[in-house]
Amino acid sequence: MSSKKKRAAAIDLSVEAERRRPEEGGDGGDREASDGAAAAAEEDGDVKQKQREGPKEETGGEEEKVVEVVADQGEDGSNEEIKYRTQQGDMMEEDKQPAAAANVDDDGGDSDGAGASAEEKHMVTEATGGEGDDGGDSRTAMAQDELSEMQEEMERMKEENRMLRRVVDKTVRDYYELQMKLAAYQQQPAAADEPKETEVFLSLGATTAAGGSGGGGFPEAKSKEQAAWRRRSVGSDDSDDGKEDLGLSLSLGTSSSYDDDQKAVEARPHDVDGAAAAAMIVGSRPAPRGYALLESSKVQGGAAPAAGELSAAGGITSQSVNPANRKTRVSVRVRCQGPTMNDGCQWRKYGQKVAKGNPCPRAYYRCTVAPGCPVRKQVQRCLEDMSILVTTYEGTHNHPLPVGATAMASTTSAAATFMLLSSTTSSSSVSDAAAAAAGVSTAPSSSYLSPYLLNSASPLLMPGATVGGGGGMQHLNLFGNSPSSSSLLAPQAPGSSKYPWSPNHPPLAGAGGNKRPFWSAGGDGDKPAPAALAENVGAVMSDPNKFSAAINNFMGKDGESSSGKSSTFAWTRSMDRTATPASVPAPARPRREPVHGPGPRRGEQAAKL
DNA sequence: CGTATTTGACCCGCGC
DNA sequence: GCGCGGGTCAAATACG
Repeated sequence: MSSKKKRAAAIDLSVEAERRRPEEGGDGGDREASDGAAAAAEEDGDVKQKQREGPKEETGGEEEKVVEVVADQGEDGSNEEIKYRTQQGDMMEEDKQPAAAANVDDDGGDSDGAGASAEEKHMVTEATGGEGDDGGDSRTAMAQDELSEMQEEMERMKEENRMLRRVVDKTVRDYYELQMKLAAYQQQPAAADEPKETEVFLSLGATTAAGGSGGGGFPEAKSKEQAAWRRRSVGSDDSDDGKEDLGLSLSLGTSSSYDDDQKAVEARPHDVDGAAAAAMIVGSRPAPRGYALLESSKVQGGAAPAAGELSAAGGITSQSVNPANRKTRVSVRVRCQGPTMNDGCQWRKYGQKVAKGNPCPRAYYRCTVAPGCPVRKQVQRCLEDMSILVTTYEGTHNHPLPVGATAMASTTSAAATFMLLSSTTSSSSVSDAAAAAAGVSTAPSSSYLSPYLLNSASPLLMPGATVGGGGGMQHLNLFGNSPSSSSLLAPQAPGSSKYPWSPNHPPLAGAGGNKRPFWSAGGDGDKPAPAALAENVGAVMSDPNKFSAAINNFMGKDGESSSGKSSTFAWTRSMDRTATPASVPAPARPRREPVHGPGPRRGEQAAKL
């Protein structure tokens, strides 16, 4: 078994461990671990051993708690609790839940534990009702008992079904409520004298308290901005107690200090340290990896050629702001050794330049998955830490995307959704932009929209949403830190095979006859793990914990598999709302006369001039 | 031979 | 108006 799989399993298990909670003993108890934990355990022999030995020796001490996540929707009256957890992400309420609730954990699609579950239900019925006692009943009576039990179960299922519908409705309502609140909040004047920059920080993986270790991460933070970055990245609620958490968090704040990517890069060290700590705890790995950070959305000036295409491709018009005026950019920071990060898309390099202030050349890439795709990206190493790769995406793909990109898409889509909420204007631009960054197309029709995008992200963002106090900062826990909320985040049916590269299809190895698969790390040659990636995505999106683990795994396969260095990335998303319409050039600018045929080289042209 | 990368020059926006 | 810097182009080159 590869170390990657082991790593993923370890993370997955750790997430499950986070979900565990104390509960009065044994009632719901001794069943097998939940699907996620079980699946993870099966991937790793050692973990598997531990998982299965646990219930035997400890009489269910922790094992039962794992299953609770599934159970929490199965009891009448849990509707309110679910709602509560959805909004607060608080575990305490769940702790008080009657243990009997754990017995009603049948979630229909769970085929793994069906047998055990049925048995337990039977036992529970016997215990409570006292029916079917020993001895003298005839077989027909027992059959009738079973029949009645099955009927009861069906009733229960029906009730559960109704309840789930209510939950869905409630969630949707809450979603819109929060959306409205957020919109109102965004409209409040915040530091109107400064350039408005709305930033979304999405950290995926692990976060820790501000005092996190100084391990092998980014350079130490040195400025106020970095401190602010710490605050934003760490999150507002879960990390203060010094625990390392594995999860995904999204923060939004307004700032005027992040003028360029460099500053944001400088501001990142803490989170990486946190990732390091968490990673070591989680996977007992020699070195940290698998940490993601999504930062930002800036409002900047400048022309927006891609934005025009973006809006056009999206086919959705803005309500109050012309989407063409928006230049959407998503910057991803990855700690990897290769020249490029593996983002699931296929790129062709068309230029390279040494930018001022950074001796590392900046490379320019164009998406070649489909001809005419307007998406471009820039890749440059971070000056402070050469192991960090800063990749900036721009534009929107006009084609469906490989599964690897959709995995990233779901992460970005979270930010997209958040930006969508924060944006009072065009929702399409926002989502398109993030989709572009994630490698997910929203154009030309929504049929290209990844099944993992937005639809899953929208509920993804809602749980645990808290609006911070001063500083105009908001923090959203996506999952991980809040185990209860995570249980609600499985809205998407995995394995949707809308496109050829959806999880159900084998990956397009070397699509287009490329030298290497487009999902492979650009610099490390051909050592991709597309199959693993494809496997993961379906399950990943249906289980947030798996998603987290898979993201870690996904990022981890890039670059430094053997070096033991941490894999870190961050997303920066920018939207330009300030560009004037006049400054928007045509997508294909006619600034230079096309040179047909073997004309003179530019030097000669210049000489002529 | 086809495709991707390299690389020097050009174009354009912005600040002074 | 000028210079600077970022972004892009496209011929040359490398590579499989």
